[in-house]
Amino acid sequence: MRNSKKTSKTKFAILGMLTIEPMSGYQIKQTMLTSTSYFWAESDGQLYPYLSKLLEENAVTCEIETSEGGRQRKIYHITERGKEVLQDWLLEDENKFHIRNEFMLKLFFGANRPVAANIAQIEEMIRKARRYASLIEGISKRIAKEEAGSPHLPYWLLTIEQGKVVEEAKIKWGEEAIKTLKQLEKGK
Amino acid sequence: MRNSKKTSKTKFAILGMLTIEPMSGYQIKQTMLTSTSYFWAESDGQLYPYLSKLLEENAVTCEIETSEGGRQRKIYHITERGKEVLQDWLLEDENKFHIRNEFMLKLFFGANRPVAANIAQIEEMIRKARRYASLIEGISKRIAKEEAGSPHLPYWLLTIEQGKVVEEAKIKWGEEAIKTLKQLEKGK
DNA sequence: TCGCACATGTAACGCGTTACATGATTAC
DNA sequence: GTAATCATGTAACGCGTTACATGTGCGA
Repeated sequence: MRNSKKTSKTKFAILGMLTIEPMSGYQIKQTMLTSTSYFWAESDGQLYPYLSKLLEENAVTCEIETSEGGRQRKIYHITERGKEVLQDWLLEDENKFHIRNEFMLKLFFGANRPVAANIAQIEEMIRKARRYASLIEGISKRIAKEEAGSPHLPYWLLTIEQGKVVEEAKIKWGEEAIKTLKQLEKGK
Repeated sequence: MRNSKKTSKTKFAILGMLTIEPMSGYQIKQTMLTSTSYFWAESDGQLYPYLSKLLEENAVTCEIETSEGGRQRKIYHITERGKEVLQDWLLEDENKFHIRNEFMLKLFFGANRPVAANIAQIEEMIRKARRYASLIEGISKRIAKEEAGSPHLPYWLLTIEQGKVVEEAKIKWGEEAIKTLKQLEKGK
């Protein structure tokens, strides 16, 4: 029996977002972009089809909202059934973690390229880490204000802190690595 | 024109491994398991078909080796053409990084589960990080001995160091996070 | 003789990205 | 008027995991 165990996490990501408040697909996207993008993102091609699936499964309900301008959007609400589905996943101990870090793989094969290329890519990695760190900083400030008193707040602060310390560790490592490689370059 | 830009990194991972020394598919698997598994792994279902593809593309050559016992295995060697393909990738600046961390996503939605469940999953994350850290420690000791003088060594040490500092940062964060959550639990 | 490690593959199938597609409103 | 943002989808297609499949050699 071919019993594929790999299941999409997109459903749970959507359902979780809807526990914050009822949202449209577009709002979910924006929330992810401004809140979870340093550890989770969804593409349009996943988001909208899975919203439809969740609707079929009665895990969400849909309400069409018309703004003053006349623009329409579909606001999704999580149902009791949806909350159960989310719970089941949240209580599962298994957290599969993708371990494909292209930057690290290239560095592992670094002997096959010039030292300068290795340094350049570490510098690029540092730049990215700094961008993430400042994104995280921004999120931190925003939610500390906006979400005071929210039951989500302590957990959001924890994810923010994790992002921060991990990015900082990468930056610190990167700076040391560059020094090491510059020594190596000189030594030749 | 539907021009899918997503390309598999499996080829490059294989070619890179073959710059260390000629290896069989099984050996590549073992090497990954004992050297890169904290940032890169390949499944059988990817490895063997891609070895065949690389052979067709003349990026590798294949030599059948027969041991004393009579057991056979296919030893693959990287060709000049293969080295070029690898180089092209190594010199590319783009490093796509998968940002889907299920543990973090669950924690972000932590308000939807008991505090104890959040603590338990952080503890599990710490256990995993410790396992990785000790795997990395083992790799570190092994290669410091075995690979002295190898041009790969400085780069391998750098990847090891990165793994170490990132795992340590996660552990430290996790321990603090548990303290915070225990306070939260008491406060209720 | 029995199980484990060695060794190499294939098939199914869902996942997830990218590009395609369309249209409305708002701000400059 | 025109660009950006809001807003919602679909289609193609390759990727990658899991399970299936098979066989050898060695040590306990």
